[in-house]
Amino acid sequence: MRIVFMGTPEFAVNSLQKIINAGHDVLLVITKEDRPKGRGHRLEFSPVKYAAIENDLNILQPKDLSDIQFVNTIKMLKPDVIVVVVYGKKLPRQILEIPQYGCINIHPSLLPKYRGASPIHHAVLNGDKYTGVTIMRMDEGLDTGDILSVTEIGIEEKDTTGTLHDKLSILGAELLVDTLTKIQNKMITRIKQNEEDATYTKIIDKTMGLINWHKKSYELINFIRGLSPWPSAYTYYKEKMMKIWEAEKLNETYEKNKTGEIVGIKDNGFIVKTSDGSILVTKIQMQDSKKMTTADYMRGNKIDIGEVLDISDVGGI
RNA sequence: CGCGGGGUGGAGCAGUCUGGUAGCUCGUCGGGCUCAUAACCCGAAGGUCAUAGGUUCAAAUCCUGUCUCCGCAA
Repeated sequence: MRIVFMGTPEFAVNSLQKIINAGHDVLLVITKEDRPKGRGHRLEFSPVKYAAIENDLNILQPKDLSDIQFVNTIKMLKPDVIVVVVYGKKLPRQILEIPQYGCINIHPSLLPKYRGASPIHHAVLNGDKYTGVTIMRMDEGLDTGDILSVTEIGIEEKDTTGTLHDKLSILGAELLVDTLTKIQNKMITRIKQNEEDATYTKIIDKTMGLINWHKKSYELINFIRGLSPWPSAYTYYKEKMMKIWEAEKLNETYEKNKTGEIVGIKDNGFIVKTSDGSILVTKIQMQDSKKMTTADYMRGNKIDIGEVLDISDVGGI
């Protein structure tokens, strides 16, 4: 089929690659504008742009999707379908109406659950046991289009948003190719979303990563894995930022200590009191340093029992 | 040129300000103790101190360039 692909981050790269490998004709790749990022504010291409360059595809990075010239460009390409995978901008009606099979979108959740910006994060933050990817026919709403196909996947205890993201990226790409074939053979049925079951997720930002130790152990564990690898859960140890990458729930309770206090040390980490028990922190990253197991960290640095983490949190107690 | 912190035996760090041939906590290997052990004791191997150049009698340490890793910010 004749396809226009729209996508920006790493998540979308698998989909683009699979479409190409499946033999579809990718007429054009649309990705967001290059922006200064990283240290030194160097101009950086999006992952999708790199993939497009590697495959020698045409690239367009429009600022305004409603721009008449851009819309006409797309019209002239006569795409059968436009595939949108985490592009980053809302598509105007003029674009939605161009392809004969419409615009289809991969959304990494089981719609109508977790519509919006951070479906993967929220599946992990909420400690869900399973999630999936949904492919829908886009309409003008936010993730409200008719469902074309769905795949489920279990969430393992060890999964983080990062690992789940990677799995869903691959799963989504496979489902996409499969769905495109069905569209081509007109074997697709459109299913309306049940509005009553819809939930929305907001965009995650860095400030949300500050750990509130007055939560329950399992909530903290989900918080830590849900924000890994971005934006990451962090606290403060002796006024220095400490990111916490991995932790596990313990059964011990410490009645006499403060919540957020380091109450003990084991070979593979240190123990922090929570509102209903304690957790063992096994992988951390100190400000200005790299990620390492707590055991490694403790070989060259001291962790003092009795220190209370997160000085800035006054609530609770 | 957005701000800042690093690169020292396999891992994590100290030593750099106040130049004088490298140290700590582990790991590895060998031996000992023990019913036994991730515990304890003894011993050993392993480092061009990221890299290039400069200053000096002498540079991990001072100066300059380069590469590279990381936190913030965006």
